[in-house]
Amino acid sequence: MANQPPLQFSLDRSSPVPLYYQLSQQLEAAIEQGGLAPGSLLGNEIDLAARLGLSRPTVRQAIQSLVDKGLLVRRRGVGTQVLHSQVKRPLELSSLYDDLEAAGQQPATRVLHHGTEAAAAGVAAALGVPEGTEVLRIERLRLAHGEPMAHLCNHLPVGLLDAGPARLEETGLYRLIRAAGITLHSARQTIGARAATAEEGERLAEPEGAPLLTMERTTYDDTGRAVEYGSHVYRASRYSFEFQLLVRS
Amino acid sequence: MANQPPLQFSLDRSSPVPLYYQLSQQLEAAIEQGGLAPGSLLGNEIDLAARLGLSRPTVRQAIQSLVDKGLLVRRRGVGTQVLHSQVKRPLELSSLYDDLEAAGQQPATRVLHHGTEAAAAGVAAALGVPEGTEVLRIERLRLAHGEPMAHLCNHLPVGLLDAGPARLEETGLYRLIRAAGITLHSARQTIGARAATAEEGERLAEPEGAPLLTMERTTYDDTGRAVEYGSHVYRASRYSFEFQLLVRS
DNA sequence: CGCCGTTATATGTCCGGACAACCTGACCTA
DNA sequence: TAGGTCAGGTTGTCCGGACATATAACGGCG
Repeated sequence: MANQPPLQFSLDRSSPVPLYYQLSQQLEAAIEQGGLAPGSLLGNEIDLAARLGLSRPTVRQAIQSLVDKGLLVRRRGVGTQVLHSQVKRPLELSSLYDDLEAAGQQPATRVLHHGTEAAAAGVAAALGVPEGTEVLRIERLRLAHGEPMAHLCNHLPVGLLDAGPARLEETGLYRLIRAAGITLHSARQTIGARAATAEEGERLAEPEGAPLLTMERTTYDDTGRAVEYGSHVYRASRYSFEFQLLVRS
Repeated sequence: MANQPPLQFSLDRSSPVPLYYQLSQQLEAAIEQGGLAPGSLLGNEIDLAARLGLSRPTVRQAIQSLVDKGLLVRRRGVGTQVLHSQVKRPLELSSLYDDLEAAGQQPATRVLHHGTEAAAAGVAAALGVPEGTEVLRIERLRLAHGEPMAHLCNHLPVGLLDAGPARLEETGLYRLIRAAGITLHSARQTIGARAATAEEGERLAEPEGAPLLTMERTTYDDTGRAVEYGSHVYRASRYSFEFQLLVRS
């Protein structure tokens, strides 16, 4: 009940943007801005298609993309419902830099090391290259509001990135990788914790033995090639991982 | 080049299982078992559809589901490629019990507390109920090979689960929730670390001040209702979170 | 020999229709 | 009243086709 007013959608058939995408974006905006109340039905697909002058498959494709995002739920024989949201980010391949920036934390980077070296066994295995292959090692200290937040050590195949330390101090590593024309596809992560060594404590302004969050991550591009292996250490007192995840049904 | 032998697929039109699903499952099996080599092309959709006696949309739907799983990559004008895999679990709503069981760790549970109480502010907010509402609090110690692994504290709305402590010692909480007819949909998690208090250390057989991994999680069902709020503490020396994630393009 | 346009090929998008499976609520019956 | 039955409505699945667009390979031109 309580059918919303029909809601206006503007579709531009001359645009190169696919119609289903135009529709899904406008639907998403309507949901986020409350134009579509949580729990309310979306109205059946046939009518919606007719009203918009689209075919049902197109409308379905738009709806399906929002279902995949976790914003809508389909119930056979009932209808499509707007979920009482809470879902925001179904977990993206996030960059610490972007996270901090989005939180208004004024991120900064200090490059501690930047050079090539022969890959040790662990790094070689993670990157899928023979042991001893030349790889680029980058070590950075990430700051927020001038305070150290994390120590980041990354290994990349040589030649993948041509950005020098200067570029690395301006932005995040992922942004540079993407800017190099690489499309990130997936990553394998391990999150753990351990006590800080004396050296780590000094670097991060924590006492020796303080709890630290650790993350190891290998990132792959869309050909399945490993493009980056990172070993990061965060101050547990200042940082935690927060994310949302959907059940794959 | 190096086109695979046509590969056999058996489709049963009389089965209640959708055709696209039958196909996607057989494709996935072929990929996992090496019948389809990584990096090889899948052959164009039109021919594949004709060979199988299916329509292109049906074949596309099967392929698309594997693309969403991260097993295949589509390239316009080129073809569909099998990804050099590495992707296994795009991160599911995992249960510690299931994880341990899958790893052959002989999980066991000791129920420390099981009863209802008035919800404190934090719990009420997480579950989306008024402060002071009666909720069920469960505290458990999770063991592997007889050694403590984690301390689990969960809060649930009353009446959602009718399982007593006995059932809880036999299996995981998620399995019981699902068995109660609830379809889990999404969860919001925060993973952090901190030093063990004296009491925590005693419970988990760790010295005071030892690093502990913490996870807080609120789980929602497919109506958007919060069904569980958990506050877990893991021994960092014995456990870490490992998962894979895909980039949503 | 190298550059550039053409062409073949593959996926991306969109249409219109058909039937099946499922849920809900109203109606009828015991 | 309580129960089952039936009809309507909605999504799920599947079909066949059409055109657009991106990519790569081929071939011709300078």
